[in-house]
Amino acid sequence: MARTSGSNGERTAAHIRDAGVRLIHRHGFEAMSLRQLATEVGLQPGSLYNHFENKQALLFEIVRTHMEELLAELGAALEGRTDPVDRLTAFSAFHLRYHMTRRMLVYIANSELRSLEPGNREAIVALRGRYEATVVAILADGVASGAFKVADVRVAAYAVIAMLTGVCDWYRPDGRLGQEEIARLYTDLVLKGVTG
Amino acid sequence: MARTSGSNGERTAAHIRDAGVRLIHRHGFEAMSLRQLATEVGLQPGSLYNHFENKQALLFEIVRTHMEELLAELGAALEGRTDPVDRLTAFSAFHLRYHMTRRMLVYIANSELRSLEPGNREAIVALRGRYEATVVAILADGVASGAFKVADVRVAAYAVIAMLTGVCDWYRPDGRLGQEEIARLYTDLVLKGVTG
DNA sequence: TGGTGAAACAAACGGCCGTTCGTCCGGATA
DNA sequence: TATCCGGACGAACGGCCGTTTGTTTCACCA
Repeated sequence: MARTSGSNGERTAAHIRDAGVRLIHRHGFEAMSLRQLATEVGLQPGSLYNHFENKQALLFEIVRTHMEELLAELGAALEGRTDPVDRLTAFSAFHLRYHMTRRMLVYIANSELRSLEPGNREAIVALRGRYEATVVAILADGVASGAFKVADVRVAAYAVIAMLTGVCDWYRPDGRLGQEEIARLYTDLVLKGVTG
Repeated sequence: MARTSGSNGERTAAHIRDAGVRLIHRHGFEAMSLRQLATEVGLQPGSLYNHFENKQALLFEIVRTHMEELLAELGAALEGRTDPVDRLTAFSAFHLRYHMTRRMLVYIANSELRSLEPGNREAIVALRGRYEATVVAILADGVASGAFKVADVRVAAYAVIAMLTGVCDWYRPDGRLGQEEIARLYTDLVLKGVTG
């Protein structure tokens, strides 16, 4: 046999990324084998190389795409808002929604920095720095305007991000609380924590 | 050659655990090889089996010991305190101190639940449940006494724990802020967030 | 309708994996 | 001083690893 009837490069590449996310989340990147991945997608191991250069490039592509979408959607969520309280509320709602719907991706991006080659890791860390800087800026604006009162803006930003990201650890789509209710609860905690 | 001069079971076992923590943190449990571990400790691969039953038992032993020490030290930190604000402050200070000094262990315990066999995983999840329940109880007491005001005690507990645990992601012993200062900053955020 | 290139296959490369086993040394006990 | 056994060695087991290669097929466009 050779090329399968009905095969399609775009679609296969998407299947590979999706299955890759599942397997990396389950086993860790280094422990995920390309043979598992190929089986999951329904290919021979060698055929994967029609869709990426090597295993490292697959990880980088997954994490980079995630970070760029995260940043783009954050920009959209904040667009047109200028009041710090409004912006922080919008950030909180966006961050929670994104993290509740893409838990595996978020987990990988946070835990597999260690498996990226130095150059790739630096690129991702830079993107993450832009995300964090946005939150720092919101808090700094609020402090300047008197809306917020925090002793250390950077620590507060890390604290807020970590608190919200923690939703990934326990949220289940069929759980006790819905996404909107969770967003309300967390956002209340955030605002109370940073309001003077 | 055979038994090395000056060898000592207790000491070797401790070296194995320490090196194991480093390697699991660096590569993930499944991706850590016992050959790497043996090299790190200065043994042949087969000799490791004088100190654990198998790879899985090594992971379980590391995580279980960590969780039991965490619970024991939490108990000590809260001992004799009854006021909810006092207890939450003590919890925050303890949690931060513990997590700043044992970052790799904490990371492993949080990320390698996936690599534990079902029975072992359940045992660890139960220990973690006791830790979380302690925080829930502190918050519930505070709500009952009027000291705290949170809409959902469980969500608030998860939020507080995640926020504080996040210190592992950025704290460096030689960084801008010392442990006491960080503890003060985080504890302020926590108390402001849950105080009515 | 013929040609071209994307996308698949099968097989193989050297190398590492967790674990078991038979052996032997050397420090503590009797 | 004799003996026991904890703790090490080294070799081996079957099996999986990431990647490369040569070949083949099918979808699409001129």
